[in-house]
Amino acid sequence: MTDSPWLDAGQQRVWLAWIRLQLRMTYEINRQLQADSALSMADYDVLAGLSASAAGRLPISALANHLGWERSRVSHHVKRMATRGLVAMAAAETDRRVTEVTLTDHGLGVLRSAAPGHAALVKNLFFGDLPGAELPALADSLERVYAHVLKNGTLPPPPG
Amino acid sequence: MTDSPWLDAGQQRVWLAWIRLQLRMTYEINRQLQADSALSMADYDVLAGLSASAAGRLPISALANHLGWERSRVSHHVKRMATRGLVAMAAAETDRRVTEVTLTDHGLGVLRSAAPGHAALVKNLFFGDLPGAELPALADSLERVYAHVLKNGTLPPPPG
DNA sequence: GAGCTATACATGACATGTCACGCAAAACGA
DNA sequence: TCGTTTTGCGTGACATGTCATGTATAGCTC
Repeated sequence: MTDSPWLDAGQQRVWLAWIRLQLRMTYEINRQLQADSALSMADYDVLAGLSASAAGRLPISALANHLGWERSRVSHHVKRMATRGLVAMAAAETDRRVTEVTLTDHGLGVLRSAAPGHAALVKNLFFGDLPGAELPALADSLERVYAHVLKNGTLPPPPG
Repeated sequence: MTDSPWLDAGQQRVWLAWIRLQLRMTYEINRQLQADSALSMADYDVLAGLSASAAGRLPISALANHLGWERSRVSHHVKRMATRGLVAMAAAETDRRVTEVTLTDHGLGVLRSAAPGHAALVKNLFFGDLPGAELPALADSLERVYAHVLKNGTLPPPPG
């Protein structure tokens, strides 16, 4: 039995591919969003997160949890987005400690105009050469790993 | 070519799992490296990149290309690492424009002490619940996507 | 209801990443 | 050989992310 911390050959192959792909995809997505919609990936994630919520409005903590960010990061970032008119911030009625972040009409408009290009990039760049037959197995593996990370990681799990 | 830019159901499932997993893994790795070795993931990548090269020494451009970073980012980052004694910088003999980054003994020592913990985290967190039988298919898919991204992306491909 | 603790954020200092620009060495062309 | 272009980096200004800490509100205990 090997208590060795090192990865075996099969794991190394997966890990190397994972790291490389992750780096490239992040770069390409950021680049495209910036060029086409003047949004960073972080901006997009916030807008998408808010639009996915019932009222287009979420407390900072809920948003942080949903995105897997630290709260102070959300706080800073959302504040900057507010100066650009993409979101608005207001104290909640029921609990005065809570700051609710709201998607503005402008923010929603920007998101709607950015979404098709973003989706197209993902579809072409990530899925462009991936046979549909491989999708279920890939999703299974990724979901399995994700579940394990949630269970054993240090960050609190998201709502779902 | 499909007309709609939107992802189909199978693609959406993969993409959601991908995004979530990527966020969590980045967070956990950064956290562990910081706590155990006072290194950021970026620091670790630079050290690992240098140690993988023949002489533990690379020009900034080569390092940038290898890591998939922009050159100025490497320039800034390496400069900071130099003040911590992890690497050293010097003009190349043959081409005076080129700055070569060298792994110092201290840097190598830090890398060697950090590597087992890092590998263990990856092994436990990412591969802990992933059956060995799924590895080849997963690697195949990731490598396939990676190759397609390299071919169709905007960033120049790495040496290999 | 008077403290005590916990929660939800905001903030400032600082580390890091990006972008536009500039410089100097090398390569090239007339 | 002299001027032009290309290449490889460094730099400053600024955007972004993290950490430690501060503040106000809510909940809890007696």
